Amino acid sequence: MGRGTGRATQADVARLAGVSQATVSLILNGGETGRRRVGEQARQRVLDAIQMTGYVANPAAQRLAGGRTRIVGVFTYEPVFPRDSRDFYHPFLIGVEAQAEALGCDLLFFTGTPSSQGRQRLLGDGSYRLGIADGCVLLGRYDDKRDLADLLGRDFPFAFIGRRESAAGPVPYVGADYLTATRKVVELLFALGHERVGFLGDLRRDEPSVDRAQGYHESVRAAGRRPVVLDGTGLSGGEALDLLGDNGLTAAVIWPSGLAPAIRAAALARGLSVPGDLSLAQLGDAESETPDDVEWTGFRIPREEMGAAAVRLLYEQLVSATPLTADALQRSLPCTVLTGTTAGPPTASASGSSARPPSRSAG
Amino acid sequence: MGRGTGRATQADVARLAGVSQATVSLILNGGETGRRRVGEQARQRVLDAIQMTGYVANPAAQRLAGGRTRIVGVFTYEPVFPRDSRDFYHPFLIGVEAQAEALGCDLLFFTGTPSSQGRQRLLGDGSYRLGIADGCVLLGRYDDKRDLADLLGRDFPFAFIGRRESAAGPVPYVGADYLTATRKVVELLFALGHERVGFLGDLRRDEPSVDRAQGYHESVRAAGRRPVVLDGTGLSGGEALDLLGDNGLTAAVIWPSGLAPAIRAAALARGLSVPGDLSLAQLGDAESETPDDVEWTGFRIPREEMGAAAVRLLYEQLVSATPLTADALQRSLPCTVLTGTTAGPPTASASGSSARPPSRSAG
DNA sequence: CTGAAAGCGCTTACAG
DNA sequence: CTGAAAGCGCTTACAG
Repeated sequence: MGRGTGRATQADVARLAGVSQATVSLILNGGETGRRRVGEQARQRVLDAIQMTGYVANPAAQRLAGGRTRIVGVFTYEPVFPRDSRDFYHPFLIGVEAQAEALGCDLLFFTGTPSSQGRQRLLGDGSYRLGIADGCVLLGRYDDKRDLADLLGRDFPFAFIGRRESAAGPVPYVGADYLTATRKVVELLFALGHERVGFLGDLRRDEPSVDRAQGYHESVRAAGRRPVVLDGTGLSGGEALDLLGDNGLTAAVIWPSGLAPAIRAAALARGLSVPGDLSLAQLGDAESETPDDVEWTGFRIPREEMGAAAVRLLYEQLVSATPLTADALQRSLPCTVLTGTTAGPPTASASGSSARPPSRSAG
Repeated sequence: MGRGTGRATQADVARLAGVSQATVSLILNGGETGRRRVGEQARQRVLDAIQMTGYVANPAAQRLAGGRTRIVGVFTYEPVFPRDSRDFYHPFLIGVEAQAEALGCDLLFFTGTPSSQGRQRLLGDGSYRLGIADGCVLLGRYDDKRDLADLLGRDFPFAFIGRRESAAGPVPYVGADYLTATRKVVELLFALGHERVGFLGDLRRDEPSVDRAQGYHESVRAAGRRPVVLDGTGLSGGEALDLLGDNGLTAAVIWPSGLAPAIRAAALARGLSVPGDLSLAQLGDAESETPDDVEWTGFRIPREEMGAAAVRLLYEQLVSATPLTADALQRSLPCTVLTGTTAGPPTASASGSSARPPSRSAG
């Protein structure tokens, strides 16, 4: 196999149709020009020959010659089809697939890239296979700053799903406006009458965390209150609940969202009511359809729309005659605030120590 | 775009190192030969030059010169990433992805193919795009006999997930041995002491249905009993339950599996017990992790393994010097029998009319 | 042992 | 309006 697989080439088609190979190419992708330049007769003969031979363009050759392949690359740092049911990528990929189909593009997943330590490295040891695609959509919670700089250094269009920053220049991305969404959710809690609204979560430096923290601070400041930021890293639901109680909080926004159900469960287990005694909000809907059938207060991340928009951003870069401005390269989609049922007005009884009933000894 | 991107080429490296371009290529991928053939001095100079220029091989050129693309095509008749949660393809694709990664192959999904009536047509006018890959794995409940014949007619390696038959010749596939699995499940029910075991389901002519029906008949015959085959097409759980009762059945195998939970629910609603009054078995585990938390008697379809085996079958065709025999092209994987909790020995009270208590008037 | 050359299958200027 | 030719960046026979 390999060499001369018997696949028909433009030359084969040309021979059969009695035209030159270049003419076949022209008919296939000359567009308006091709239509004018080639006679209808020859055109028909070529089309017939294509049918007969089952000719399919070789994308490697197309690419090498400077053409487009109509293949959109998709790079994920973890398997696209995870074995466990928690499927982080799926909602984004629904949008990616739909938009690709709308543009008549196929989707190439770079599963073959050698992975190191269970994670794929995008570039690296020269075996980069990206180039066969017209461009690439990237997604994943993890990202390598070196990859980012490498990518920017090359002349290869790409688009991240999720905001990314790099010192090497403006990274093309479609993000979600977590900052505004967080502001609105915190404002909602203040509007319900809470005196203090806490921020409990992982205090990380990645973009999604930073955006939420900033949104929180802005809204607290705007409300003329003092921020209460609590580090929830590694805490169990019960421990997190204690922390909220210790700080006399009647309301808190939780990040990442996965911690929120555990806190709620711990609260219920202690005979507290949510939102009666404690209002909770998630800063973003969890990936899976909430298995706890609770309508969480918080906001919805427009994952499907982000996937579709990333493919569009990629294609705009391809089509644009001039490089896109930083402004055009970086897009944020709005999140939808979810009123939900886990936040409500504070009750009289819900004061500082309410979250920690006296019957329970300090841990 | 694309043209003269300023990326360093082997020619650039060669110039800098004072060797020929071919020598650069040799050093890069000549392996053992290259090591012997090129002097250590030149070798070092080339390596340095690669460092300096940041040279990375152009994959399109590599492929064009080399032949194989190491791209495995994947064709599904419906979206790969469905919007609703019932995800038929996912379990198969876990295996496909894992095997592709193991072989160092990327995965190309043909989303760009024009669809008609919501369903993708494999070939037809858009047949173009298949050839991009080295071969193609196909999956989907639906299949078009014309596509099958077309595919067999071309010199393009492929492999179906799920048994397929065509008058045009042996179709390469990796199926599951539904026949044997069905036999075993029916035998299990007989072994539990049931006098009669019914087959209730869609009586279709597609391969998965035919295999199960045949397995049922074989095991009934082997047990020296009479078959009771009931058409359950379009029935509600209650109606299906009536049908079983009318035929005096204490045990039945259900196909497709989706009907089984409805029958069980109807039985429970009428105060019957499963398996006390009625033993039920599914002929294949449902796609989704059973949302009804019941451990069904029946068998498990090795979906993941099927996906992986299909990719392997594809590559064996590519690698093999001679065409594979029909025997090698068509593979069946065994299913695992699940004892489950929905089948048990018949009770004395469980006789003909038990499934239909007298309190209920005929429908 | 080494370098020069052919060729992979395309696209797109470029001559007739 | 059309065809012949150059060239994309590689790999791998093939001559010296």
